[in-house]
Amino acid sequence: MAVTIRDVAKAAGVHVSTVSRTFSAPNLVNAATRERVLAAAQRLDYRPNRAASALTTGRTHNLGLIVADIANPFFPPLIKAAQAYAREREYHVFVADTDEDPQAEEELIQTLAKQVDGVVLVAPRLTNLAIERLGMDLPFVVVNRRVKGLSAVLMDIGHGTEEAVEHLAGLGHRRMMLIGGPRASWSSEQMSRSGVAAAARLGVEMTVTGPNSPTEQGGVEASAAVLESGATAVIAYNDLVAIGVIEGLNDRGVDVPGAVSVVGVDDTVTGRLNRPKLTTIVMPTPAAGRTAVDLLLQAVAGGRTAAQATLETSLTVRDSTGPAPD
Amino acid sequence: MAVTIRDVAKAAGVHVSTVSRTFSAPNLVNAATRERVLAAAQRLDYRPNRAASALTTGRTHNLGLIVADIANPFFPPLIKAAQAYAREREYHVFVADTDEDPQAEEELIQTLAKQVDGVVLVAPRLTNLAIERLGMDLPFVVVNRRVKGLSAVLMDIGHGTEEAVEHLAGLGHRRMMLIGGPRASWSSEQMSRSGVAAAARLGVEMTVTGPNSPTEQGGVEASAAVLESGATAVIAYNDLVAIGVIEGLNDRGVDVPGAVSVVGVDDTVTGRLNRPKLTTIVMPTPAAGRTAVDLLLQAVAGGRTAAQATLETSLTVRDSTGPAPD
DNA sequence: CCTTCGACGGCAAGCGGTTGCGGAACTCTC
DNA sequence: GAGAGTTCCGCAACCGCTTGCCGTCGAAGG
Repeated sequence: MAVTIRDVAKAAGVHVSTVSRTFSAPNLVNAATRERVLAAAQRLDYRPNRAASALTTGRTHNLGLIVADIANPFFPPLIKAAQAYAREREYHVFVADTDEDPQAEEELIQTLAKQVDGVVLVAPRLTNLAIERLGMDLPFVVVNRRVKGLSAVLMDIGHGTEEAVEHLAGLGHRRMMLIGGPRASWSSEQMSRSGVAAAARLGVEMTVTGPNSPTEQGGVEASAAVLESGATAVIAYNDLVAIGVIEGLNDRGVDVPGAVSVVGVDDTVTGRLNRPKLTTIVMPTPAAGRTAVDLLLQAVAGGRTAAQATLETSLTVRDSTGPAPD
Repeated sequence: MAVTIRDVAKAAGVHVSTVSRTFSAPNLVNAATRERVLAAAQRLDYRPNRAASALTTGRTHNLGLIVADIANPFFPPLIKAAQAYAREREYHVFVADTDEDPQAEEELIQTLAKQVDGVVLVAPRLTNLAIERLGMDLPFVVVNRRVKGLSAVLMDIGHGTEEAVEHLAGLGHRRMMLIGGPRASWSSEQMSRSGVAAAARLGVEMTVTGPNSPTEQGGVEASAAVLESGATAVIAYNDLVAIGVIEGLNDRGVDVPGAVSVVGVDDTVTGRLNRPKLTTIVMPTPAAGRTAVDLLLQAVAGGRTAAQATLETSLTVRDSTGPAPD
């Protein structure tokens, strides 16, 4: 059917092993022969069959990328970057969506295992224990989570949160509220911790609410708590929540940023296009995707190293924050 | 290393071929032996190596899904649905992003070719000719494009556009404008055609502008033309453009939907969360993803059939359209 | 009791590459 | 000009699984 290494060998008048070597270990073959082989390969439009070589080498040149929900606007930039970066390194990537289901996640990993050299797990829903167990068999990199023995890339929301608090304090806000995300969210915890610390340092008041659904609806619901608290500035778990908060406040006749300032997190398209344009803590999702692939390839090549990368976040000021009302 | 068919065979006291058959052709093996094999497989946690079987059967149980830009909010729901649907059928999917580069697209297809049973091309940037040529070697399904000899799934924007025109006419609008997308866009053409026809039928005026960049910026730029034309209703190429138009109009002191009504296309999250919430022509992207995979699997199984599926679009009315001003 | 026939399962040759081993041909050295 | 080293390449086994072919065995038929 397709042209194989044997066809090339015949055409070039050499043994298949020579053809194989000209591709995988060119220095082992004489320059002249190499030319001949390459010419023949070119002529026949030969392309090595990765699956076949995987069989003997154990390297598939494929990666898995598992996310909770492809349609959540937080993920696509990460997927895009990871995939592009992998491709530059001659790796293809399976993208899979678990629909937030740990069961599906585990199954997916197991069926994927034989076909990939490693897996990137973004914000996994599995327990640490389960991940550790799976990690015995296959290199993993987790994003925004810490699992013993595995490489991780963490987006340090702490720094961005501090910047946000400083920004708001600088605008004269004295009572702030932080709207947390889902119960088990690592970044939600990080945010709370740094937000509270920064507020204390600056001598402003900070209350934390939550858990909340990480959606617009969650934001709408949380807006009541904002009003009750008397806060004039809000840092929301993500852009969607921030938009929900703004919507909820507007519905109650409260202007943003006139009466209350709102800060989001993630810097999604949706936030950028919102009216008012969202002031937001930018998550370096493309960098996270690239870094994850990078660490994964290192782990694949270098054996059991559990590296860690921490990426900084920072505040981008747009129109949803303004001076505190008098 | 990993547990293979041989380990299972040894454990069950049978030949490897028997093990193979209990998985790929269970009816050829006696129920009792089958039980024994399955028990052994279970005990050893055996999982067949797809890559290895692909080598002999020619079926990889993998699919490719190639899109122009993963980060464009139009694609993720399609990717998500395609991937989920494929997985139910025991297929994994490689997702790749061409970054709108035809060159990259072709290369991608070629390197992927050996590892997949077929490819879904969403809004490809390659020429029809190139696609046809590639289609000789590998089953393809194209989405929102028609290529001779290949299966296609088309989202018929025509119906939704008619609905939009009727909706606007019903609100009393008499001068409308249709803001087209990129030059070579199939759906942009469809829109124009049906929009103009519907307008003629209803006896209202319809002007078409374009080409425009399919982005917010493109919308902002087009907003000038809207004002000049004196149109009181606009149908934009997609939600992003619609948002841009609204922004451009607002910046010029024109209220939406007070003075001008705006309709988008796609029904993205971003449009749903916009203020005002976008009236939009809903593109059935999840269904398109599923259907594409469906047709692809048919083509993979059944040989060279070039089926076509047309999916309907329809209007969802929200807050960006209203009665024509007096 | 012998033939015929299914059903079952073992045998072995691949699928398309990779790779350790060893031999042939050269180059060097003394 | 023989021995030692190198370089290059062919040989063949193997990776994990599939599948056409054939032998065995028990049951059915005569």
